[in-house]
Amino acid sequence: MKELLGKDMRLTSQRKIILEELKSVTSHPTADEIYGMVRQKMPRISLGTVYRNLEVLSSLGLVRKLENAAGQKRFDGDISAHHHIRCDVCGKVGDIFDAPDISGIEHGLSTDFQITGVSLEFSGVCPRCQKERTLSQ
Amino acid sequence: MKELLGKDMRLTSQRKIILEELKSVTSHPTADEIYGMVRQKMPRISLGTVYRNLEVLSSLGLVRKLENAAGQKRFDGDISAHHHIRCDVCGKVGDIFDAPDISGIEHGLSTDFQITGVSLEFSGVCPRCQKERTLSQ
DNA sequence: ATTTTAATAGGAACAATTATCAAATCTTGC
DNA sequence: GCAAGATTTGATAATTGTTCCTATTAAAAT
Repeated sequence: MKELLGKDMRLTSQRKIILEELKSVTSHPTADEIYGMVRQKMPRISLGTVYRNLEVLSSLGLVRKLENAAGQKRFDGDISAHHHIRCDVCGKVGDIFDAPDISGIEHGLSTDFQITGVSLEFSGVCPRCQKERTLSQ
Repeated sequence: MKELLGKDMRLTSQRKIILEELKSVTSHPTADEIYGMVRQKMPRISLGTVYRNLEVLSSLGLVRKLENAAGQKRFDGDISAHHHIRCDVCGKVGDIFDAPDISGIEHGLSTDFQITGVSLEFSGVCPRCQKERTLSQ
């Protein structure tokens, strides 16, 4: 685990416990829930530390931040069937009209949820952010 | 448009303009951006009205609220490849491990984004909420 | 035209997240 | 071991996005 932390980066006890606690459950907890779990073992940890470290751990790829991680609500006046692509950098959303049909994909999956829908969620870099990226290199 | 509004529901000028403005763009704006657009034509409208009506319009199916609409950030300690399903009612997230492989689906799509990833996003009703739903009927 | 009732403006309240900063805790070279 | 330098922490303030509240306004029904 230590080896995965880049240099200029320390494996603190807080970091370690946050990672352990998150790995110990399958519940996809929120930052606040993780705070609650971690506090059982380290009562004086602060919520800010939890937020800070979840960000660090997910940018190192040690944990996964769920795709629809927060941000603002967005709305679409086009109610026809189509998919969306979200810019990793700025959050801008574009349309994808020509993806293969995936309807029916939800049949026979093993889950105790009652499935009501599926959508494809693409992620990428929008034209503007591509341009800015090349400029800064 | 009028006919689409259920009874006990009024077609106010605010509602009409919000819908028109949202239909006039393809930018998937946030509530705040819509507020900015609408204010050009109706300067005294309030942000609360915009939020309220976006909710109404999307529950009537006249506009679409993007799948990953807000809520809290959630984290997953399992970084292996798998998909997620979100409960429409309570927001709880479950895992889907056995969905068909969709890798490669992103090739050849017409978009000006540089695609970096795809994921399937399932929605449904979790076991607990299924139970509560039957009880209240 | 009058009554009824849903919807509005405006602002306060709220919840989730991020930023700030002094104090505490490592690292690392001596 | 010890001081210098860097990183992280806890505590708290600030910010952001959204919802709630209440007197007022305006659709729709009579």
